[in-house]
Amino acid sequence: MRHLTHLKYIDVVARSGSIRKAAEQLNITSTALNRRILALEEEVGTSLFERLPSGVRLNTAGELFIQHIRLQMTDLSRVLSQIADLSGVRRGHVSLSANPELASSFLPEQIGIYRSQFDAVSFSMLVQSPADSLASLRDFQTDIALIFDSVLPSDVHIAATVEQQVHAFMHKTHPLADRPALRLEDCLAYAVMLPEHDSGLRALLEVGQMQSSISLSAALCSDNFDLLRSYACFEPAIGFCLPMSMHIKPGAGQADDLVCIPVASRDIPAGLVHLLQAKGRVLPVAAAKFLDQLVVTMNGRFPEQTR
Amino acid sequence: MRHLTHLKYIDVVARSGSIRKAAEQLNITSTALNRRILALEEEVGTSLFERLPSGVRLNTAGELFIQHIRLQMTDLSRVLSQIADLSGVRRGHVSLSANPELASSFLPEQIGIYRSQFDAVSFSMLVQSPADSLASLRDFQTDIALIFDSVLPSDVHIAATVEQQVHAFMHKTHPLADRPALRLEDCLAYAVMLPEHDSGLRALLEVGQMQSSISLSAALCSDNFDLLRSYACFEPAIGFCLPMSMHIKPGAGQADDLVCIPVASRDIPAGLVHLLQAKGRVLPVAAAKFLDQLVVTMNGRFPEQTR
DNA sequence: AGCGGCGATGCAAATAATGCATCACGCGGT
DNA sequence: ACCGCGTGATGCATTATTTGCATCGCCGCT
Repeated sequence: MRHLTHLKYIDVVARSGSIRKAAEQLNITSTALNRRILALEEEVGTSLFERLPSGVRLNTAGELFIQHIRLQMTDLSRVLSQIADLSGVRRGHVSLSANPELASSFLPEQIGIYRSQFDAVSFSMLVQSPADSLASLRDFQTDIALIFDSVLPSDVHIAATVEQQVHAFMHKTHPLADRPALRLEDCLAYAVMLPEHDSGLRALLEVGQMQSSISLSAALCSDNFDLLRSYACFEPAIGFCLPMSMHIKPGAGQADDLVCIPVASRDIPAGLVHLLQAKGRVLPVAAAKFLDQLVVTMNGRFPEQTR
Repeated sequence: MRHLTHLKYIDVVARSGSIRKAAEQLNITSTALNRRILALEEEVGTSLFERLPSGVRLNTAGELFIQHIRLQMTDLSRVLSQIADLSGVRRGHVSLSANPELASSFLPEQIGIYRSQFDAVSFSMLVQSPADSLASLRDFQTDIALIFDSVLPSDVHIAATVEQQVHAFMHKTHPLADRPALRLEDCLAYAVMLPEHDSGLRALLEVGQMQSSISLSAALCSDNFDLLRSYACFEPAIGFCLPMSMHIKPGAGQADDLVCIPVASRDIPAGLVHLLQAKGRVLPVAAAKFLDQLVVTMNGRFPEQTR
């Protein structure tokens, strides 16, 4: 789209914080971009950026305006998607964001199922912290977010929520591997693997250890969930996860060699996984249909935990 | 706004149903306009208009797209309004629509009050039928609508509703002028003035006459409420109105010579006046503030009738 | 059959956007 | 205190793009 392109330019400038950097990124000269900004500011009647020695930054009016631009862009893509849908082809793009804990298994599986039906639909996924996920929803970078255990602001719409009891995972040769359930104390006899402090799962575990005055000291600590999962094959260590991030049909690789055992809920409270979209936003057909699939799957797969 | 202008062109074409007519209206040649449309259709990838021998008409994709355009335009004006509001000046434009019964007194008074405070805000008012009012809200031609006694669709937001008992009005020299209240039968002894059949008030009166098996035959029938009001000075005839369309501080002219007496509610049911805006739409600051004033005034002036 | 209105299109003129070179300014290192 | 380096702004020539005129083909109406 032509006129949308012009607005996109402004968006890139706002994000990169520099006209020259943005120009390079957009494969045009800084002159043209600068002229565009000046012209736009003239039209609006106010400056939209404040000029700093190191570049530019949005002022209040600019913040208001960039929000409008982003809304326009996403609304246009929604409309184009709907129009494409009129002619029968189901095409489009779905942009997701999720916590690291949730990104590895559930969403890939779901994307696969969806794309087996509509292969003209493409996906992109940002793996980021809950706060960043919410920000991405807010400025329309992503259509749908799946986040774990975070305080939710009022400007998001909750499409579904499932309760997830924390599980311990370990290699199938582990002494505890055949237990039907575990207490937190049981795990302490072995090396423990923990996610980083900014993780929602870590927060939940810390609540658990405070309640039971048990101290969890990590033998291995990482912000990468897959690394922890791999390490379980090399030492009889215990890690923690959510059903959603493990309980999938056995696919390829090491997932088969791991077992996943629920930890007593009186030791560690259950966490909530929320499926979110920006409030008041109408999603493109592809995204709406994928969201619908997620809601149905989540409510179907974890029915007793549905709120 | 430059890029908005281009979209505005499309809107005008859609409304006028002809490229040439639209071009004339926009003071450009039909060639340029035609080219714009073709270019846009190319960008979208589908035709947006169907070409008829008599002109053009939106197809389904076009309907989808024009809705997007209108949303964009109104959202932009909202943003510009908010930006102007940042610098302290309260400027902007408020677009209203109302039934003929409601347009003559209440809204002009309220506009006057508002403009005495913020004279940089301009107003426009469409006087039209409830159905047209709703359509105007829907395609973003108006910000706020005040309509009487109509079935409301679900795509509007009700900002306020007041119950309005039907009143009879007559010249102050009329034999019935000093009664505190009237029965419908009382009115029959005199010439009766009625609005046209498509009016909400007329519908209410017809409910009344069915219930009491009284036949109201109009001595004077008009779609112009002011005409009926004027005529009351020339014959001891009785007309019907709502408190909202009469009970204002005596201004200029003939309103002072008229009296307004409630008709028993067992004869004529009360009607509902709804203050509406398009659902899901964020109003420009000026309109939002005016709407707020209307809500407060309506709830304050007709408190016992508020639902 | 003829007329008038409609949208589409080729071609030239007008208009607007772009790129290059350059300026002025503020920051950070020497 | 200085100079180098980055930033955004601006004058001018070049290049794209848009616009307008004249014209075509089409359809409905008289």
